Amino acid sequence: MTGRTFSIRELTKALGITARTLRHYEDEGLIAPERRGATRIYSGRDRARLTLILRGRRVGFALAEIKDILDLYDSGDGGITQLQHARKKFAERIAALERQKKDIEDSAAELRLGLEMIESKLSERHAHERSATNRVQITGYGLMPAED
Amino acid sequence: MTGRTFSIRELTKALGITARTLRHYEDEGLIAPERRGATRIYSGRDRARLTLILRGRRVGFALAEIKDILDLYDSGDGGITQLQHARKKFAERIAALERQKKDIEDSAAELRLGLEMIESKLSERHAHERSATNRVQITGYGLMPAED
DNA sequence: CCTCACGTTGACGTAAACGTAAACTTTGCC
DNA sequence: GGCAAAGTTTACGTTTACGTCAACGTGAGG
Repeated sequence: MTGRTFSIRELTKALGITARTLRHYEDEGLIAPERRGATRIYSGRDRARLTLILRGRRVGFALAEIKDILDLYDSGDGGITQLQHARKKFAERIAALERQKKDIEDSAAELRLGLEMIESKLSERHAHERSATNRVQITGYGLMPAED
Repeated sequence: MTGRTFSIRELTKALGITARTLRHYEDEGLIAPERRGATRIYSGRDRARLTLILRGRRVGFALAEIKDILDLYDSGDGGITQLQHARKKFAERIAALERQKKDIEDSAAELRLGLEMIESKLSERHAHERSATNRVQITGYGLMPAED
């Protein structure tokens, strides 16, 4: 069984990207859908691949990097040297992602701090209706002095 | 006490970025170091701000978005409408970061799967030295069929 | 046969985030 | 005071990831 196939238009709607983007990914060698004449026919496998590509993009990988990773997946027949190279690449990517995860957690924590301050100021405003704002300066930056 | 200050060169080395990048951030209004004549003098506060900027960049924020966030931090004197707007913006950013964190975790999990497969193939190779590779095709894509 | 929606291939345009080179001025220090 | 190192502005160049026409093919249906 050959499973479902998709037209380019279907995929754009399903994935929330433009046809131009799909053709671009093909130009860059990230996908290679079949053709019926000149028309592109995407398989379920192509679609799954696109899901990976889009996720890669969202986490900040360049298209070329994503291509590298996909190529590594695809070349499962490599010699031992190839495999070791692939292993190294995968380990590097994972390490990069872990660093990035920490950055994200830190950023979120920072923003949550800012959010708390804003909310406290808002509730304060609601408590007593003073309009002569008592300049509370949100500092941010990990609670740095408001001015040096 | 005015705390330490930094020359542009010092910051490039400390933060691992170029002077061009620092000037660019200034052009875009993300930082505004003092001047002694024409020479830029960065304060500790500027440096902390840069740390935030770089982290923002690493997690995929555009410079303009980072500027928005920093501006929100800076304008702690806003009226109640401003504050509510800021609150909304912060909440949005946090939500975006949480989505991104999930993407990262998914990506890492996917890569770890690939890594395991590679390692198993490598140990297999070490076990019995067969060179007529028995085509094990790493599929990836969440264990999809190797070919439709 | 004609229209229309959907598809195709060029090929130039663009926005973001700097790189890079040119042409100077300023500063540190021997 | 002289010279290298470090600083400045101005401005065009580059890379990435598509956007945006233009010009054309193709199958379904009225």
